[in-house]
Amino acid sequence: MPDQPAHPKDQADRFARARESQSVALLEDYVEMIGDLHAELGEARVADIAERMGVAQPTATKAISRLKREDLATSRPYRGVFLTEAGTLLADRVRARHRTVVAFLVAVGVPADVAELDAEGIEHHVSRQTLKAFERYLANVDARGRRR
Amino acid sequence: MPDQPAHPKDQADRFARARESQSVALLEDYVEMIGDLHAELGEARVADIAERMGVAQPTATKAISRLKREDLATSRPYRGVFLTEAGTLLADRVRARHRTVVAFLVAVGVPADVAELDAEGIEHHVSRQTLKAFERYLANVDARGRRR
DNA sequence: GCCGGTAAATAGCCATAGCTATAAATCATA
DNA sequence: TATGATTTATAGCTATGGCTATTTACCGGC
Repeated sequence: MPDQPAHPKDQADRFARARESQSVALLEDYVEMIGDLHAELGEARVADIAERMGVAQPTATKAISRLKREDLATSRPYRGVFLTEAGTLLADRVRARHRTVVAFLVAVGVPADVAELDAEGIEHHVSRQTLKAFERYLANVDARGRRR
Repeated sequence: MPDQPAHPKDQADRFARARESQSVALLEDYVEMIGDLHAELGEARVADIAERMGVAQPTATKAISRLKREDLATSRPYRGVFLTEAGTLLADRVRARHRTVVAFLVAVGVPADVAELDAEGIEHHVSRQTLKAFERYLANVDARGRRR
């Protein structure tokens, strides 16, 4: 048994933290998606958001309400959804993190398609510090040409 | 732009998959916790489970109902919670995966305490294939003595 | 300018995961 | 053995995140 006397309180905090990340995850996904749609299509319509997220249209509408409540997005009915400044910042951050996580997984030997799949879930739980470690790792790998 | 024409359907599937993992995550955490408590204390009482999970006691009771429904656990009121065979297998698998994820994160330069925190969320999204990649990585690191 | 079709919003349902407050069951002990 | 303390279960609330069915609003073409 290497570790874990596991002070119950600490462990409880860990779980609480994981639950917390979880609650932010969907917001992040939607915000990133809206950013992508604007980049690709020039606008983000509710129907497109729903399709890409793989949910029914009212589900997307409801999620967008939450984004608005959190000041991440605005929308003009029948005119699409728009990110606020905060939303744009978040989207950029999330997109960058996603790319880093995928690249990192690939760099340590995960097949690209699997990396893409797993990253979708993993990324939301990657802290700033862990992300930094991934970036450092990638920088090293790049410096040495290839894996080695 | 390296990747992502992102066929909407594929992407939708990715999100669906991430949501799915999410729904299994809590079951995994509870099952592992019950296993730990049996190992440490010889029994798993609802109150202890609740404390360690950082939730109120009725929340734990409700989760345990779900475990029973899924044939992962049984319980005799006021006598504790017990894992079924399936539950025990799951617990072992989850515990092993958790250890691997933490060890891997540490090996790529994540501080131990952060690794422990992040692993709690990450582990549930690590597929069999990604786990294999982590194990391979760890085997390599071990073989070469240290990082290098 | 009306009218049909599409897009979005609304209504109303389900399950999960949390909570507090309360009831019931068990245990320990006087 | 009865009683008080502890432990578990239950009731009933909130919010999230799904869904289908329906209504409402908009837009384009005739």
